[in-house]
Amino acid sequence: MNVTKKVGRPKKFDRDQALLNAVGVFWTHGYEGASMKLLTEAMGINSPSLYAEFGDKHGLYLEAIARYAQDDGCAPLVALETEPDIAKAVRAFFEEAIEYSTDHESGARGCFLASCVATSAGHVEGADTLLREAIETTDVRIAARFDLEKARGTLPKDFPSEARARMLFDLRQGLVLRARAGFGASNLAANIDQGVAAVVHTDNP
Amino acid sequence: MNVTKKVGRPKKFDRDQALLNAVGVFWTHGYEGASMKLLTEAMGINSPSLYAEFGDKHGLYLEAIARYAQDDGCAPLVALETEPDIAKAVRAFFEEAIEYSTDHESGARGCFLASCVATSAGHVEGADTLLREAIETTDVRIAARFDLEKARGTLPKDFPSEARARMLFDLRQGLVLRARAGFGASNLAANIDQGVAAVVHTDNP
DNA sequence: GTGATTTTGCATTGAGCGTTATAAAACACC
DNA sequence: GGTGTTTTATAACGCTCAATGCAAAATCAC
Repeated sequence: MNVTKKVGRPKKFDRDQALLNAVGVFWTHGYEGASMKLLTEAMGINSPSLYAEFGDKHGLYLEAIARYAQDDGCAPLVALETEPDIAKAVRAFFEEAIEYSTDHESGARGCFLASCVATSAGHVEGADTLLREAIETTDVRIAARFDLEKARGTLPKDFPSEARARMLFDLRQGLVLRARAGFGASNLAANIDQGVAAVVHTDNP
Repeated sequence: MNVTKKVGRPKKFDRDQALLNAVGVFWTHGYEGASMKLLTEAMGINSPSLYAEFGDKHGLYLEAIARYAQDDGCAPLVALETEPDIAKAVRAFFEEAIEYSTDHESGARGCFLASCVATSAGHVEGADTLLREAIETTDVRIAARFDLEKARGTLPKDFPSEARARMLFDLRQGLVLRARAGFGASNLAANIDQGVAAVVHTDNP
């Protein structure tokens, strides 16, 4: 409502930027490994401000996941949806995934959501649901791209969109895992050709 | 050398079993999340015994990774190497991966090594190397199976063993991530058919 | 200006962390 | 049965953790 109307001492930090910085810390250190010291230093705010703004560490974590899922993790998805040619689009998806998992601005490697799943799924309340939704949303968005091509006629009518969407997603997980383990972009690039072929191939030659 | 000759008070615990129990704790809670309390309780030993046996938490962690990589993570690999028919072998690999990532005896979900990569790669000294080696070893073992089939003539001579090995590994990562996020075995099974086809298909029909 | 309101910076809280000192306990050997 | 050796169990160590109390600082309404 009244976003400009504010009384009292003004905040010294940008909420969204602070949240993005928190993503970086959780990404590299995991949930338990991300101490308040690391978080407040990276976010550029003091702990009382953090608590006033996000409730507690747990609340900050859930917001960080939601914030990341909102757009950052979607760079490969955007590439997939933007490139007109479907094979090139899938290739762009892989390339983008490699790019951001080996050279993210925050310095973190791999995929934030994948790291969250490993560090918090099962024992950080509320995280599971958020992460499952993010996975399902990704599957759906990829499948939608394939469905679009089927409507255009560039993919056969019996093309298994959902199954191939899952395959594309799963292949990406392998890439981001390798990236997180320290394999470089040039190493990961060796996986692309076969991946593209597997995802978009049609059985009738 | 003298394994039976022992002087002094006998140990109350089985080293290997304690190590396996430690794997379970690290698996579910990550490196930082696995407290000494959780570890000692799960392992059934007191902290001084733990320190005498494994050095410290860090040393225990590295041993846990090595112990797991040694055989446990290889259940799918064994299935792949055992089944004679290559397509069935790849299918068995997937099925085994789903089985142990959704219903492991320790109660943990997903893949321990994948979780380790996410929770410790980059800031737990020595873990990166161990994990990269485990990944490369897996790639090599899978590729060896394909090479064997090429020698047998059941796969064409130009079959890209290394690339398909990486593909199989990567697809598995997607499965174990989904498992960790809470998707059930029946859900994951939907990924198998396309996965098998993608990994063993040959372009000449 | 003055008062009300909100955020900041600093210091601190009790709890839990990883780690270790200490001494009793349980064996083999002579 | 006493001695030497090793592991056990208990308790404690210093430290860092997540989370707060409090007063000064910075804005707005009037």
